Amino acid sequence: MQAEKFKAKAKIIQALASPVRLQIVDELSRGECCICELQPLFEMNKSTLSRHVTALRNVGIVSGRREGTRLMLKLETPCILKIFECTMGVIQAEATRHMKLAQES
Amino acid sequence: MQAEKFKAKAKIIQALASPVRLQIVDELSRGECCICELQPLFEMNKSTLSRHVTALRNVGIVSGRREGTRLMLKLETPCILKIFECTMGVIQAEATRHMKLAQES
DNA sequence: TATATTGTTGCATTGTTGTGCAACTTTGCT
DNA sequence: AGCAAAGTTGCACAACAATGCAACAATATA
Repeated sequence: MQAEKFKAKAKIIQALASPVRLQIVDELSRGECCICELQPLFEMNKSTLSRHVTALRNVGIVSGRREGTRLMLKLETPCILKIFECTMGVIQAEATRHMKLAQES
Repeated sequence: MQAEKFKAKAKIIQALASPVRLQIVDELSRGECCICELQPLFEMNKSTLSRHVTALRNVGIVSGRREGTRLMLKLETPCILKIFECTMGVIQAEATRHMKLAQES
């Protein structure tokens, strides 16, 4: 069924639909790191950050590998970095449209 | 500030994070059409569908042009179709990983 | 064994999103 | 004017997501 495909895709996109999780992905795009290294970047309880990471792991975007007490995180599907470009495209298209509107008036 | 950029991107991704809205985008990728043509594809109240369309319009992914009583919708930023490919990539990576796990055990 | 570090989980609270219903607006047609 | 078709908006409610706190589990080290 077609509907199932849209549902599966939406689930993945939903996992990325958060500024916090986008930033996590951005950090991981520069290489493996553990949650404790991410922690200082976010002003939030460690439990909350843990849950954001879990959300990314649940859909397979991020994987975790234990190293002592630390959990090393890795961006498992770097292809999703393309989504960053896509969104920038949308933002720029909007900006262009607004500029044109301003000029016309 | 970096945080604002992540917020802006998340807003756009959020607009796509729904099976219904993904299907709308998919339909519009085949060309302009009005809400009344989309209606039969979804088992939901027209007000709900209208709100989904509004969500896509609010971030500039979709534009609307009146034609009589109808509102013709157009995919304004076809670049986001790439996101479909990205998510398929993630789904396939997951599937591959699960197969490997099954073979190892 | 005791202690510290790193993450996770249960719980309660708050905020956000999706939904249908009914009432409304806008446009076209008779 | 009266009516129909296509969308939108206010309201209420249900479902879901984000958050902090406290308690926990897993690992390492003294």
